[in-house]
Amino acid sequence: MPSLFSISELSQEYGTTPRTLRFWESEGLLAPRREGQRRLYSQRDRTRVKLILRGQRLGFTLAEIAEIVGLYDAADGESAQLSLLLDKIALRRDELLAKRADIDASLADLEGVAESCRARLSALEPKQRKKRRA
Amino acid sequence: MPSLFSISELSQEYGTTPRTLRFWESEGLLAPRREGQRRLYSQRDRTRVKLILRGQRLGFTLAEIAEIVGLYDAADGESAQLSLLLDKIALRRDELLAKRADIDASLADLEGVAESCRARLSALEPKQRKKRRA
DNA sequence: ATTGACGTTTACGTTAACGTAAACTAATTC
DNA sequence: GAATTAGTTTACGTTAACGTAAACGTCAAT
Repeated sequence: MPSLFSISELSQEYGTTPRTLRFWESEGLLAPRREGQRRLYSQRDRTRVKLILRGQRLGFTLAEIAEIVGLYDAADGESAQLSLLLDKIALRRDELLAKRADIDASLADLEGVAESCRARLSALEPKQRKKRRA
Repeated sequence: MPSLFSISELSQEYGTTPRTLRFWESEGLLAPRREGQRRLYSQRDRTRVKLILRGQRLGFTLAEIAEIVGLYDAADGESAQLSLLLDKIALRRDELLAKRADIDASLADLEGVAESCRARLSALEPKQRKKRRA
């Protein structure tokens, strides 16, 4: 693992495109080194890409993700800064917990539908012992 | 609770706008009754609105949400339809589980940052016993 | 009868997050 | 040295999910 990556390497590795990585950079989410014109992405850039993708999967906007990944860098300030950081982290944590509650509610709903679905199925074909899921 | 609602009542109740409800209807997510021109929303429409909002909070697109809320209505088909429905439900369930795993990973990351943050804080002010969070 | 309050349709505007294309550079490779 | 390959900037296009505005209907109250 060479610890430095071109834009096409990094984009392919995570299933994005060079355009996307440049856009994220223009939005302040990445800041790769330069060798002349070319961008050189480090391991640190890679983990940020992972964080960004995870944030997107969770439905956060790029602006929110910028704030969140910013939290990781701000862990070296003065006392007041650190307290503010802890507050922001607490807010994000509450957001995530709320989102997880939504997920659990959705899972329960879907399980309810699945249950009544299985009930109807076994009512429809009480004799036929076909392929059935667990 | 009158069991029938105007568009402004319903939109205010859930913090959206009439425009949004009409748009969702045009996208096939809602189908309220009509009294002449006016839309009349039922309890069933209300629960769908709740489902839609929850789907949005989880980062699903309207098209995906349309598919998901469609699952709730399709629970009355033939055997083959029901099996397909169960498959779709399983897919959505896996999606939600993956999303919850992302959330848990994010929570763990944030907790790590918070921890090192608290460590720095107590290192910075070892004497001062100020206000501190749990 | 007109003024609101509430509703309607139709249509164009807006923002986020890129896609796509053009025109250029810089380093191999044939 | 011409072509290929990978990268660059700049700029315009696109899609989703509405916002906003225009022009209109309807019904109760002034």
